[in-house]
Amino acid sequence: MARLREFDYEQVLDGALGLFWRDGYEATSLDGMLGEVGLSKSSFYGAFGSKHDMLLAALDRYIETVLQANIEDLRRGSPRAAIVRHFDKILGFQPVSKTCFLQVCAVELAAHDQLVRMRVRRGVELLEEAFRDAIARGQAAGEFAADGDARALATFLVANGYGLQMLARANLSADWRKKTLPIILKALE
Amino acid sequence: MARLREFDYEQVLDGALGLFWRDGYEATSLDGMLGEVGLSKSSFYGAFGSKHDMLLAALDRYIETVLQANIEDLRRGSPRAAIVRHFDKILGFQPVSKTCFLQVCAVELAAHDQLVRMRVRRGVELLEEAFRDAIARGQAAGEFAADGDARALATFLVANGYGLQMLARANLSADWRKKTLPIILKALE
DNA sequence: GTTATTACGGACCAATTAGTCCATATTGAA
DNA sequence: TTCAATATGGACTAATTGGTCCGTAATAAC
Repeated sequence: MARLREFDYEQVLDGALGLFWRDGYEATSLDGMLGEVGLSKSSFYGAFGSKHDMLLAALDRYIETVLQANIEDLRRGSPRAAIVRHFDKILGFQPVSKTCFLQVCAVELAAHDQLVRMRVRRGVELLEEAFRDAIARGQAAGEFAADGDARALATFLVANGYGLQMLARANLSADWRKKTLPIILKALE
Repeated sequence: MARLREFDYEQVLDGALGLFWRDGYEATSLDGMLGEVGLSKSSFYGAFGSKHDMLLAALDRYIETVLQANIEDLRRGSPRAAIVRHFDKILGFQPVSKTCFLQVCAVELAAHDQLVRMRVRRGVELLEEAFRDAIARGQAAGEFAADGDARALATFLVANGYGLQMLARANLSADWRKKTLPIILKALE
């Protein structure tokens, strides 16, 4: 018994995610964002509550869409090939590329924002789990050494992925970044 | 033939660095910072030019003090012990710890700010160089395998350091983060 | 159709933002 | 001692910030 919402909630959320992702939380102005997605303030506050609430919603949405897609990709094909695919994606990043939103939130906000921190941690743990599964499958298939600690190796892979994304942002030579991949893979063998 | 500056330039710069480092660039307000360090606006603009100019100066100062201290520490004692010391420091980080300022700048600003990016890159390359030297020394001393590509391994170590700092911010279990160290060190053997 | 309920546009707000300006104070050199 | 040059405090500004409020429009249940 009420008026229907005229905008697409998820479309607006994706738009906001894109801006937070590209520019960071503080550098994204509400007015600018509402202008870009074409939403009035009252509609925004009615649907999302506050800028901070929307960030949390955008972070959740990132995890359940973008991150989940990455995780699912880790399940496709041979574990080793999937892991190489994952790192090839990262190694292709340029300074302006949208690197993982979890890292953006972790570095800009997690230290002082527990709600962000909890979500970032959960996202990282999901990724780590996916790596662990891939490693375990690779070990069972004889692609990787069977005596490796799959979870420790998964944490190791996650750390390397985020480290390499930081180096991409810093514009460190792509040629040299790429030379770390054999070293990383050797840890699994 | 002019009035003398009453404040300590480097002391103010260090204060600003501390705030940018802890809270990020956008979240640090000029008024707040000037209040904390006890400086008037006219003095600030006379000495530093703008908020952005001060960030660049703070970034340079970070590199020539904090980062250089880390680099010098990598030269002390046995290469292997120095590298372990470096990673032990990182593995002791909590979410609220001041992780490397280069990472803060890289993730918040480097994508859209070339002047920041150039400085971050330079800092990272200095760190990488120090790792390369340590690895080369370790190889000569028989601590590490002599056939490793010292520079690629150095990039690998830098990436792992930054990745682990991101995981510390995300509050990923310290116990599991620590289990990556043997894996990292094994790449050198 | 009436009504309760929600959505919408946009005016409005107080606070804060980075940055400017000027009158005054202090200096070293001539 | 005068003078050119720089430093200082603080008032001031225009723009922007996140957020509130209200009159009006649209809807579904009755």
